[in-house]
Amino acid sequence: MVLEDTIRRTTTDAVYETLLDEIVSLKILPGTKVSETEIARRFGVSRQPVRNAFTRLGNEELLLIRPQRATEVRRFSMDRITLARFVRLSVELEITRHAVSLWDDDANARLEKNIAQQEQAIAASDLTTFHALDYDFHRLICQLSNNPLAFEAILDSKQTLDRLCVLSLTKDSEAKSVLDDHRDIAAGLASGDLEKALSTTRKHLSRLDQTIDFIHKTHPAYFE
Amino acid sequence: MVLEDTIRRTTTDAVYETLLDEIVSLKILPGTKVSETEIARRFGVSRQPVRNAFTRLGNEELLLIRPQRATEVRRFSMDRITLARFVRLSVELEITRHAVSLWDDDANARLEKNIAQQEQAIAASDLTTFHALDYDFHRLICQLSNNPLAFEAILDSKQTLDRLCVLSLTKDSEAKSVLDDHRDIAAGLASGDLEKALSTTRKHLSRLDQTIDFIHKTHPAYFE
DNA sequence: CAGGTAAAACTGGTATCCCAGTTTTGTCAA
DNA sequence: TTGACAAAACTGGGATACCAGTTTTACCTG
Repeated sequence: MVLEDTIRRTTTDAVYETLLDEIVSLKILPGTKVSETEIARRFGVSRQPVRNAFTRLGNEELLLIRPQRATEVRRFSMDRITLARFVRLSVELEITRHAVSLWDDDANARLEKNIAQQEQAIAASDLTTFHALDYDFHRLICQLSNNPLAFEAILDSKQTLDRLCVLSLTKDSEAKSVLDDHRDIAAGLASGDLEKALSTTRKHLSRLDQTIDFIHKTHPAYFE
Repeated sequence: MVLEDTIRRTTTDAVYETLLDEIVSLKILPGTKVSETEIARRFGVSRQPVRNAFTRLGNEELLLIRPQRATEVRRFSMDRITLARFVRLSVELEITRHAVSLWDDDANARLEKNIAQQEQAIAASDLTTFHALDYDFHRLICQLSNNPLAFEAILDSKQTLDRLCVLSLTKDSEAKSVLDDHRDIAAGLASGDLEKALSTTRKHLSRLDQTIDFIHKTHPAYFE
């Protein structure tokens, strides 16, 4: 009998995770040059684990590694963003389709509970909690539609988009619009009205486009 | 004025590409242990570029790297396959929706031309060409629906599925079914009948499920 | 012959050194 | 001041040595 692998945390992992956080939270801005030597000094490790972390981040399109030149934090690419947006919408629509076909009272109750919590979070102006609940809302629909895995796909796209959306400080009013969308989607699911659920999902995600355009105009230097 | 970067091919790239091909074409079977040292000897290089290539393949879920134990070719995961299948279907459906709304005679002519070539390939029992045309068929629809990028998303999923489908030798009859599907999809697009185009797309991709089940039963050792 | 145990032969991770390119810097001449 | 050009200071890639774990092997004991 073999025990389940204990996850071994390597130096590479530590460097990777720290850099990942700094990049997605824009503590390091797009276009910034990062040097293996410098990062290695900062972490007090050799260049090797830094190289490994760089490779990983490069694979994830977060770093642009140009041999013999420099490594820099990747700028946003409109193409990649458009693609992520398209994939996310496609998956959400298909999820919605599944969800409508097997929606029941229990599913409805669980989704309503989440929405009630969202209302509380907004009332308390607690945007952090609201975002977490937003996240849960979409995951819940995946689970209730018998496609728990599909949320993984949404996450991938969401990550790409979220890195961009850090630039747009979320306002209370925006959160309210999102909550309204969520209520509409829930209503569509509850009523079994597929077309309504689908069109509301489209409307919900089309909010992203405005945000993306806004950031593209206000921060052109972060785009490639 | 800075000239466009010439892509520098590193030793890492060479090792990576060779291993990638060997893994996806199942020249190296799932579950096989691969050793850095051994591969390095085979290529006549040091362990470093091999390590880099391993890291990349590990990120792409093709290798399972277990520190201090071994690195092996990942087995198929039903979850990952299901997810890839789901994402591909979702994207194809959304593409179809866009395509129907802006289909015109020119688009129709280009798609018909591709289908005619498919017929020829089948008549000549040239499955290699047929597969290339199958690939083109779906890419063409992406382009004609004004979403050329979306094909990237389909490719990602397709790669995961294709690695599996190598195990199922394609028969002539299967190719004919695929061609029939393509004809139906084209007819749906040409007639502007959205529902028909959508349901045919679903039917087209549902063929995958049978193949997946078949392989799962005949080659359980390749699954995790 | 079976079971346990310890040594040996692996594994992948890290540190260090060196190399070949690229970019920057600094000098000198027109 | 401007231009060319060469030296110096970077960059990331590769080779090598070593380390700490894991797995296998082989021997010894009952």
